Amino acid sequence: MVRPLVKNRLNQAGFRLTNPRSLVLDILRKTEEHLSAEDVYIQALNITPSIGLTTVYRALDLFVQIGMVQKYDFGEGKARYELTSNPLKREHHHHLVCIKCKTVIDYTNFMNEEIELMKKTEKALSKKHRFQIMHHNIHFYGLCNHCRDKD
Amino acid sequence: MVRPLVKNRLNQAGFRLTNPRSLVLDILRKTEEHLSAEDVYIQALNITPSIGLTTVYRALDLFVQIGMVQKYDFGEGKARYELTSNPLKREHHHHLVCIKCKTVIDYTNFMNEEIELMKKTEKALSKKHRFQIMHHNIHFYGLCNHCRDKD
DNA sequence: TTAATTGCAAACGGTTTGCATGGGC
DNA sequence: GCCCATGCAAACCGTTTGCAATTAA
Repeated sequence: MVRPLVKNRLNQAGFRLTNPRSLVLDILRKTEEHLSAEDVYIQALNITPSIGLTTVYRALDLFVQIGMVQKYDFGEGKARYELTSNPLKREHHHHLVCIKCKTVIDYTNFMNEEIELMKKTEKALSKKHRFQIMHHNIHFYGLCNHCRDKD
Repeated sequence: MVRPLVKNRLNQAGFRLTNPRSLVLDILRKTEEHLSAEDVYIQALNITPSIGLTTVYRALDLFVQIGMVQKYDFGEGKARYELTSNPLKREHHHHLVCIKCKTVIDYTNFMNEEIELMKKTEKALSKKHRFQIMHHNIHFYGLCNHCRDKD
């Protein structure tokens, strides 16, 4: 059980009225989407209208550094953030990115086969290219269900 | 056989002295690296000192649109470009990115097994998430041979 | 009271746009 | 002469930094 960092005052939205860091964390906890810094900021404004965008960036960076948050770049020219251990998701996952509406779907139901192969591939690459692989990103790009039907 | 867009005047570096587009293309042809727009621009300046960065961007965008050039984002906050059919490379490849020196290695010698699995995975994903997959990026991040030894 | 956190404004870096100039059919 | 291509400067957008004010320990 995690002891709240600060007193547990809640507002009507169920957020703790607290310091910006917990606020940012709560916003990330409450979503399944891949939020940009500005997305987080806009949500944060509803709770703490005095909060600054800079603070959101600093909080996000902090969480990325300690590994609580993953920072992703889907080629939009801005970063998107996602809780590492979002209880709604499996720990390890890849992404489906819609090139039209920019929706990102987490793709977790890969076959064991895939996990095995990735391990094997990483091993082979490490050896062949003398590269110490620390992590990988797999992004599939295409049209989502919704955008495929249109035009 | 491709007819040159313009007369074939060559300078001492072997580049055609020609319009910016062919210049940009030639620069991409002559390298195995993943150049940023500025990288291309700096090289272009040696050939045509009057060229503008804007023109380089426009040429790159054009080539990306018609599929001659791939635009990649390795999370550095700037794009990198690579000829699609670089004769030095296989058509389809993935990337090893050094998180320290930012070197990008093309990784082409994947096992057939991997290609098979990617196809299978794409098919399964298309079905399950009703996503029409058009392409994918696989990036491995880690430390290259060189950076691994240091500190 | 001392250190850390915050918000603001300005700077920054990569990319894009507006616009007037210039070069090729 | 017409139109597209080009270069410049300025705008733009996401992000970072400097700094002074505020807050927490």
